[in-house]
Amino acid sequence: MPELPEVETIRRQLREKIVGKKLDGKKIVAVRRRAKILIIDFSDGSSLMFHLKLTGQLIFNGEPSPYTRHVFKFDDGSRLVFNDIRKFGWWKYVKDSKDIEKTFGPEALEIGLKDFKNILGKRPNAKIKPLLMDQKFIAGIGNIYSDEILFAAKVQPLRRVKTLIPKEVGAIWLNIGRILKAAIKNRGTSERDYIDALGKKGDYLKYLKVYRREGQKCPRCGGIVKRIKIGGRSAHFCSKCQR
DNA sequence: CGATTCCCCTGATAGC
DNA sequence: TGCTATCAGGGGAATC
Repeated sequence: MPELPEVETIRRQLREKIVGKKLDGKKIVAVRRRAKILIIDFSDGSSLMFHLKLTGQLIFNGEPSPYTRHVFKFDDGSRLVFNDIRKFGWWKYVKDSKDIEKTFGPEALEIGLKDFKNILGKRPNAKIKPLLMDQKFIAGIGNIYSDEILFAAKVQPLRRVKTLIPKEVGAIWLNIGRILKAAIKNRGTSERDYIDALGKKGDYLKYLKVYRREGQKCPRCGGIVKRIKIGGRSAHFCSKCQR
């Protein structure tokens, strides 16, 4: 499912393909990302916004399918196909995209350690995994990467923020950057329906250490990867080396 | 306010 | 084999 690395991958690919083209007479000047939202900006200040949620796809020059929700046609005859099997995703045209800014916390790849410590301090009773996925707290991380980040940081997903020692906070912050960047480099994780703007699968699936690996051996310590439910969402972690 | 739970949808999977 | 029940998951709304 598209999280920050997947949406960022689509953004970079789309930017190369559509900046400078026109859509309904409006010139495209930028393709941005905020949290997991992809934003196409027009020269008049208006924007198209997309949220892919679980099964959304944005494919440049893709072929329409039964799951196609909309086809955007550019002035040169090329097109952008928006597919979504489960219909959770959405897109909308807005005169001004500034409104969404306040609904999100700092970008996961932009926050510094000092600021990260600072915002954590405001949520002492929260469980660390749901907090990492809270877009108002920090923007861009979802279920796959929160599991992978906490594994890399050796922190158990149910841990309350106030129990984390400075070393663990530092490790979480460091691995947010490391893992998201590595995932972007591999064009994201195609665990199920995700494909990039060119219709290709991402390559990061093979690097996942715990997500969807319930019952398998921990690649770090040989312990068994467990899966539990936290707030209705599955969380994967090594029962031996994540504390 | 913060923490938690429910719910939208539908293909895949488990269970019988 | 084939049918049915359950599951997954982002995030907004509702609830505690």
